[in-house]
Parts: sequence; structure tokens; C-alpha cells
Amino acid sequence: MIYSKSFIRTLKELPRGVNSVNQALLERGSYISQVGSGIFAYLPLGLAVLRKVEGLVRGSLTQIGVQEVSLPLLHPAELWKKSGRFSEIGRELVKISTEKTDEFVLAMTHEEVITQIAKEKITTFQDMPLILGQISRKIRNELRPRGGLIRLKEFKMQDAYSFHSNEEQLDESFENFLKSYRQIFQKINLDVILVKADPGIMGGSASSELMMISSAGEDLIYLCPKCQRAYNADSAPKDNTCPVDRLPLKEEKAIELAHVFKLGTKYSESLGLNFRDRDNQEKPVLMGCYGLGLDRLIAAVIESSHDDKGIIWPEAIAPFKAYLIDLEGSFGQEVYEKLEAAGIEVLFDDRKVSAGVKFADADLLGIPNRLVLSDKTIKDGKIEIKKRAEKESRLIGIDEVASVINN
RNA sequence: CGGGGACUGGCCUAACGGCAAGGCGCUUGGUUUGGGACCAAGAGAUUCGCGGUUCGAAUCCGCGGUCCCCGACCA
Repeated sequence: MIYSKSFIRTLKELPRGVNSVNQALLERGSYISQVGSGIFAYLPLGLAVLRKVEGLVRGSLTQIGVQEVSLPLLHPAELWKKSGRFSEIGRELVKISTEKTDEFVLAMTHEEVITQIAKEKITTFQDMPLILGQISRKIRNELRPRGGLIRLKEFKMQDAYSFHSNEEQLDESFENFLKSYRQIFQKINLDVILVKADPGIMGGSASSELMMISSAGEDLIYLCPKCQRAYNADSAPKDNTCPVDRLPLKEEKAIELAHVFKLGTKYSESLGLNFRDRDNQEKPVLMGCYGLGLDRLIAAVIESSHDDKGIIWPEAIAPFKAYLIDLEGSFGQEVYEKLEAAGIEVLFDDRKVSAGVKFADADLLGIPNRLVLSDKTIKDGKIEIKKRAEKESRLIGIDEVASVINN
């Protein structure tokens, strides 16, 4: 990408009313633009990150057998009346009336729809296990959105639903997802803690959350300093001491990144999803559901990886691999084209502005590798390379850049 | 939904009830080029909306809107 032709317009100052670190850096870097409270647009740079995150998540879930679908955003109200959630959930569920009655709801989550679909296809125990998943938009009319991308009214979520004929299958799926999610977080350097949680409005028998400790978090968890067992506010022991080590639990703020549920038969019973088992008995299908918030994940990465100058992206989800600055002025274009041809995504800052402006933007945008061409470097046929996460730069041969970056 | 705060050119801010000011950004010309350069000349505003008080309102009062923060809530 050529900077002067891009839609990147960075800001020196913090927009009014912005408090959270993730929103401040994302808005200043022109990754996102706020449209309303809890409603954001992704600009080209932000969309590049979002797509990287989607790819990372998709790749990981494909490995555990998730088959991708695309479910609608607009749901017949009827379906939510059948599950009971049409009236159970308050104003967070957006209902749309076109005539005198509420006819539609906007997707807050997709249990009802996926169960309805599974009903057409699942007839026997041999149809399972089955896991369907998607990356889709969710609409929730949160009373108080907050923290930039941490709590939104409209957001992108990876959600998957599993169908089983027995508990063992459900347990296996539950564990597979936890493992898969941990893998994803590891690739972007996020430390997460498993927290047993309350299933809440989702219903079902068990649920666990993967949380990241962060001062930007809106959840409180209680953590044993020794065994690392963690509890949320609802599930913490009454005396606030670890039941195993008898130590006082430490209270920490945390961001909930992923949530997995054993739904059991809540939806299969209310919506009539049954199967014929090996013993020729008709039984309700056992279900699980698994969710990961993508926008929130991006926010969490920034909250845990930034400095006073800007974002520090992990390689896996950075919008570009390298930020190229040419202070001398004659070889930039050539180096840019070479790197692109080598399959390296480069943002080439070709603007006619002072060096300081370019360095400041490179730091703000947080692209993992900064490349600088100048009189000093090109007289020896070299280019300077500096990792965003590191202080030291070094000189390498211009022809080596592709291999050094790919290493 | 309870409590608190904010709203002024594209962005950030200033202005006792008395000519809406400055910085950033933008345009033009010149100078400069390793950490948000400099000089000069420009363009850009119904001060969130409606009503009220007043000779006079960005400023005071009322109603409404939007956004942010704390809390309640939260797959």
C-alpha cells in the first residue's frame, strides 16, 4: 500500500471523549471511526487487521472440524418466542416491528436459528457429532457500551454450535474449543485464564470463560495466587479463599475473550430437535456453543501491547509486515515493489513530509518492521530495519530484507 | 436504568453577559529533510437543537439530543 494513496489520516491529538487506550490508538491511527455509542466503522487499515484476525480464528477452528455456515442477521420473532428468549431477554434484544406486532429480532446470538436448521438435517445418532460455525455480526442493544471496542452494540463474533448424541461427545467438543481458543491467544501473545462461569441467559449445564487480566477489563475475577484457579463474581467461594490452597483470592479486572457453553438440551427441547439413538429411542440432541469476540480481541491485543507512542501489533494480525520510509528519495519505490513481489505486505510512506512525521506514524500504527532508506544506509547498499517491539535497529543488505522479515 | 461530566471551523482547545480567538490539519509560494521543521499569504463558524431572560447570549435559565465516565446489567 502506498501511503499517499491510502485512506490513512492519522491524528496527533486524542478525539474528545475517548478514554480507553484501544480506542485512542485505533482512532488516532485511522483504523476505526466511531459512528455512535458502541457503534464503529472499520476503515481500510482496521479492516486489514480484522481480516487477519478472522483468518487466524477460522484456520484454528477448521482444525477441530468446524464447518462454516453463514446465518442471517434478521430472525423471525416466532423462533425466539419458541425458545422463550423473546420475552426473557430485556431491551438488549432488538425487536423490529413493521406492522402492529413484533415480527423480527436482530441476531443477538444464533442458537435458535442453528437449532432450526439442524432440525431438518439431524435424524439419527449417526449424524453426530456435528459442529457448525460462523463469523458474523451480532446486535445487542447494550445499555452502556464502553472501553472502545471492548463492549459494543454491534460486533463481530466467531460463534459455533455443536450437536451430540451423548455427554462424552459434548465434553470432547468443549475441551477441543478451549484448546483451540488457547492456541489462538498464544499466537497473538495474550495470556488467558480459564474461569468457571454462570451460563446465564444462555441456559445449560456448564460454561467457562477465557479471560485476560487487564485494567481495561469490565469483569472482576478472583484468582488463587498459587494454583491459578479463578472464579468470576458469581462463582467465587463465599469466604474468598481458594478451596484447595486456603489462600485469599486476589481480585483482578479482566476482559472476557471467549465463552464456551454446554447447552445441554435447552434449545433442542424447546425447538424440537430430536434424534433416533442406537437403542431406537427418540431423544433430544445435546448441544454446545462457543463464542469469541473479534473486536474485543483486537482491543485486548492493544491494551496488552502498546507504548506511549502507539500500537505494537503481533505479527499474526498486523495490517502490514513492514513500514517503509525513504528519506533519501530515489530507491523507495523500487524496494517497495520488490518486497510486494516477494509477497511481503508493505506500507510505503511516500509522503513529502518531514522524517519526524513518518517515524511518529510508524510508531503509532505499530507495524512490526520499520524499514528506513537514507543517505547513510544506501551508500553501502544497506537498509535499516527496526522491530516495533525493540529499541535497536540494524543495517542489512537491501536484497536480504525479504528473507529477514520472513525468517 | 440511577449518578456525574462534556458539546465552539475537519481535529484539539480559548473567550467577565459585550467584535467568536489560537494551535493542528487544509490551499498557494518559498526554505528544509533521521524524530510530529520554518517563513509568508489564504480558505474554512448559524458556538448540538428548540424556547426563555436581556439593549445584547457560546456564556444565564428551561426542555430536548448526542457522547464519555462511575454504578446496575451483560452470550
